[in-house]
Amino acid sequence: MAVQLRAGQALRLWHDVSLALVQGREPDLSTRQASVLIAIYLEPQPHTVRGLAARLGVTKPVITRALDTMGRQGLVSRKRDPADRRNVLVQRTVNGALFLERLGDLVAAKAAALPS
Amino acid sequence: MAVQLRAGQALRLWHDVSLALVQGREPDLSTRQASVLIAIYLEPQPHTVRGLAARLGVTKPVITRALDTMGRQGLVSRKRDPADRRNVLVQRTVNGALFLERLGDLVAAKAAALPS
DNA sequence: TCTAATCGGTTCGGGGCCGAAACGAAGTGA
DNA sequence: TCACTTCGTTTCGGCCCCGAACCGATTAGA
Repeated sequence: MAVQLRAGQALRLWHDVSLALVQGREPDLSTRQASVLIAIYLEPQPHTVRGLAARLGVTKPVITRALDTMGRQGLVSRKRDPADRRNVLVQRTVNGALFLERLGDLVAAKAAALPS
Repeated sequence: MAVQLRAGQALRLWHDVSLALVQGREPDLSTRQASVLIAIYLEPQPHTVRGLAARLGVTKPVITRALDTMGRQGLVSRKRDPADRRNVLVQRTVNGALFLERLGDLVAAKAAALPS
């Protein structure tokens, strides 16, 4: 069954979650970083820089920089593909999985708390 | 009735909307800007810089800069308070209302399209 | 072998955002 | 009148991000 959400509720939801992210202590991800990170965890492996760039419709440096920043935060890691050493395999981390678990819970909680 | 949304669906929803925003032609707002903008349109008027800063738990320059950027994009406007000329009243615009209407519709549409 | 294609990363100039602190303008109170 | 407070804005040094172009490493193909 599809999730029912009126436009006004949807806007309120987006606001509540954004606000919670801003007020949280962790540095908030940009919209691009969020879409990259979630794609890595929701889509089937393996992920390459080029594949992610194509999938998100952005340029390569965007992915490289996002991986740099999120790698520094321990949310993802990189590994050379042993089969084709030109490729870089983007890998999930425990920290990243926990982070996204919290994000999913946050969105779900804010949705549950919406007024009808 | 509360909106039912499992954590996995919630994450997928956040991803789908973020991705749509990134791929859209309009420059995507930062998380902070989004929370400022939506607050202006969802909370009752009038809005001042200080009030918004306190409400979002951020410093004043954050609001000033967000208003600069979003003002340039025609999403909000500023006006001196004639009663107390120290205050700046943050005002809504037609463009801003349309933008948020599209955002609300987008979130609602992505929610409706979620797999069960 | 040796050129050409493909990979991720880096460089470049330009711009935005960050918080702390200082700023000028405007109102307040004695 | 003259401090003092309260506004929003600006400055500062630092950091991140942008796309286009270029880079070295690696692989594929003739």
